Amino acid sequence: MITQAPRGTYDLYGEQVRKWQSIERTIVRLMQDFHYGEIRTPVFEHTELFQRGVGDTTDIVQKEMYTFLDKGHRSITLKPEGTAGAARAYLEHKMFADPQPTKLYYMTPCFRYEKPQAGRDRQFSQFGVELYGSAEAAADAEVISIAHELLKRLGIRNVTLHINSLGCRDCRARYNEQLKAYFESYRNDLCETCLERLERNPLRILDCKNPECRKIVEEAPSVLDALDEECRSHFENVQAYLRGMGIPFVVDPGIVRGLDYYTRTVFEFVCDEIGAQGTVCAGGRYDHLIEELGGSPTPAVGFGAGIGRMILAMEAAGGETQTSSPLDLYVGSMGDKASIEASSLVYRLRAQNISAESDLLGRSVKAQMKYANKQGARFTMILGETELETGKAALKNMESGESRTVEFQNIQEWRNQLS
RNA sequence: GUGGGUGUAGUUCAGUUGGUUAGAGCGCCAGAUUGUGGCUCUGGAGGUCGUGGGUUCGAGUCCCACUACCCACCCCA
Repeated sequence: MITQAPRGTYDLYGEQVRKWQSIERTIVRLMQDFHYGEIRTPVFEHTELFQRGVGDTTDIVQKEMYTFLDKGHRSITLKPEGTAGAARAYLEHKMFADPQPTKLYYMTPCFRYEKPQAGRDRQFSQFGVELYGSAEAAADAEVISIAHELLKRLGIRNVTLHINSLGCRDCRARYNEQLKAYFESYRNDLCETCLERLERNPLRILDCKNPECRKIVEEAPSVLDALDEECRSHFENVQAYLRGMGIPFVVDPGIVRGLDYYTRTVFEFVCDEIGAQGTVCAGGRYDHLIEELGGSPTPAVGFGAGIGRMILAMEAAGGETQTSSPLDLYVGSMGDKASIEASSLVYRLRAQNISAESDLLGRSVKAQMKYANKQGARFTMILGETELETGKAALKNMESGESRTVEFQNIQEWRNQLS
């Protein structure tokens, strides 16, 4: 098969692409309201950026990246997520010297070599937000409120916000030890994958779906008990801000993010109607990422949202979708002279931001009318010999079926009737 | 990487115990007395039956392999 998009990728066109455009417009507007600036970083980066930023031990880095050597023998990787590139750019352009905080957003394709399933593709689009320079709970809450507001504007109501705190580096290390010790004593009862997780990342056991493991997890020590005083009050503050904004949430100690860079606040917006990959949006605080990449200590919060998954959630929520793009006027014609006249007229209309089409197939008037109807034209006009002679043509309202005669050359005279 | 399901026109699907030129709805194109859409009617185009092997006198129908898609595990947005 020569005509087949690569596995895990797809083409967007027709009605589907209109949904995407509508989400993209919503996002641009949303970010104006929150006053975040867009950043566009390359689609590929040095492999090392992701190894350091995302974390060497993560599955993403270990087995899911599209990595290759370019002709200069540099190891290059297609971005598997959006945060690392933005953080790199923040440092490279010394944005820390700008008035703080730095508030950025991006929409970008991301790539992961995974086995495709519902809500999971090899190329997917991520909308993300990065807020650098504030360690305050207010910043965590603002970032969460962005996601909340976006989902609200998109009509995605079938979603729940889960929040948790992993604590700072010290808390996290301490808790890891506790967990290890605890699960070690249940070695024989854990599922196979959890035994692996026990070695690599014990936190992951907390969200295992195996019923046997779940029982053990229920009795496991909670992160929240392992938090030190500062982390605890930070987390409580975040909740206070959220309550202040009227954003509903559930505290869920089972929320664990897979990327190494997270500290303190982590959160997920989960939809249970779109299959197993129900996380529509997820993020948290990553206070050590900038340091990890060689900058001076800089607190940061952010999230990533899968645009494809948001569309799935919108569809599951039964949100109304725009099915057609508007066509103001169709100008039909019969004969060569009229066809030239129609093209000329349509061209002038388009220059005035009126969407218009004319016949490009030399079809019969009847066929042209059928076409105009299928395209959802709001008005039609047919040019023939009579019209060319008199300079007058019938402007037909397709919904009502009524026509009125206009001097078709004199656009200004009748253009307001189109609206 | 592991497991389950599926693969027939653009699309949604039929295709009897393997048996001649593989069908339907929708969509597309063209007509239904002179230059006007939606409803109706008529006609037409369009398929290497996912690919490659095998069994058989004969395979869309049976067997094997591969591939793609869907779903789940894993992982994550």
